[in-house]
Amino acid sequence: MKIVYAGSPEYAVKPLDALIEAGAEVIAVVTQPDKPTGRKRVLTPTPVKSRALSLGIPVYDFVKVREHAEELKALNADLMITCAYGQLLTEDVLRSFPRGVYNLHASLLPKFRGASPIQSAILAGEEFTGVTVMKTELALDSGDILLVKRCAVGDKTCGELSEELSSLSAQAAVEAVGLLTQGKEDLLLQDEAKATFCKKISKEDARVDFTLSAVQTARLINAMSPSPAAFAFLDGSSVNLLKAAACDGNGERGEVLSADKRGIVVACNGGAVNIARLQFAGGKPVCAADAVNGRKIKAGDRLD
RNA sequence: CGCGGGGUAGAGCAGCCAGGUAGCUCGUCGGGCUCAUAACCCGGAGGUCGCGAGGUUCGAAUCCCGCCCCCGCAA
Repeated sequence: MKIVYAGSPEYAVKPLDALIEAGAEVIAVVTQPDKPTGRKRVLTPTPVKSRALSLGIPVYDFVKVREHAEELKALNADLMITCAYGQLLTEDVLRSFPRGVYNLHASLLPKFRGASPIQSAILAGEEFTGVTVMKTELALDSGDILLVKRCAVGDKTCGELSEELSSLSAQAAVEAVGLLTQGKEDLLLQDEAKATFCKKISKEDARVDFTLSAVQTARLINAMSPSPAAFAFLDGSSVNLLKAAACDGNGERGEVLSADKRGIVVACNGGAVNIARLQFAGGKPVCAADAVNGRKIKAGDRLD
């Protein structure tokens, strides 16, 4: 079974590694073009590209994959596996792979189709999320389901959950290829009535104002962490809030009720959130104890 | 040349503007108190103050010059 793997961000690296390690025949990798990154705007390859190159796998970083169906077809692969590739595929591309194209999506489909499944699951307060391997069709994340793996959401941040789901995706990818190789694919239709969609998250969605409930505030903080990072203001400068859990507490919205090694407790609209990790403008992310030791924040301060 | 913050003990910071023997909180080590403790008390160790046998000065963490690195916003 010759496979072409399409993926771009860090999230998609583990599945690629897992496939290789499982002995899958990955004959090529498709990824997004190098992009200027960071403050210095240095042209940087995607994590998947870097990985593939170090593994000695041929890489195709098409600006528009839909204009390269012929090239893909010429690879004579059987199957394409996609994982956070970042471009929509066309009929021509799908037809280039006799055994089809399967996508690793980071949610329990049909919930959270679209660009921000992990953040959305946290934001929605889901108890469980997971990864779904589905056959790709033209409509977004709507294809038939090959297999599903679930995990608990808990108080995890998006970053933590992403890492876990990335590992799950890796397992799922290997299992999926196994099933397909044995011809044992048993596809399940998605229940369209239960489908939900999620849009790309932006910094504006990450503004914390403490007018939400404690539970909602904690979800927002965790969902946005580490990027784009939920933020509020303290003495006029922005503070990124990177990890939190709802807790008891009474006070004016945004008031720091207590600040010690156990965390920084900030009053919300009902209850409070215990912030475990945060980042001041110009500084690196620090745990609550460090922020308190450095007197960067103390009980009585106001966040807004 | 996008805007801005920063590099001082293992960690987080103050000191710099108005140069004069390096300080705070935590951690760590030792001792004490306690039924006990992440609590409390006493004591100790630990720093080329990012780099430049650079400039100014009697004297530079502090002022000036050059370089390196980190980070927030923006993209």
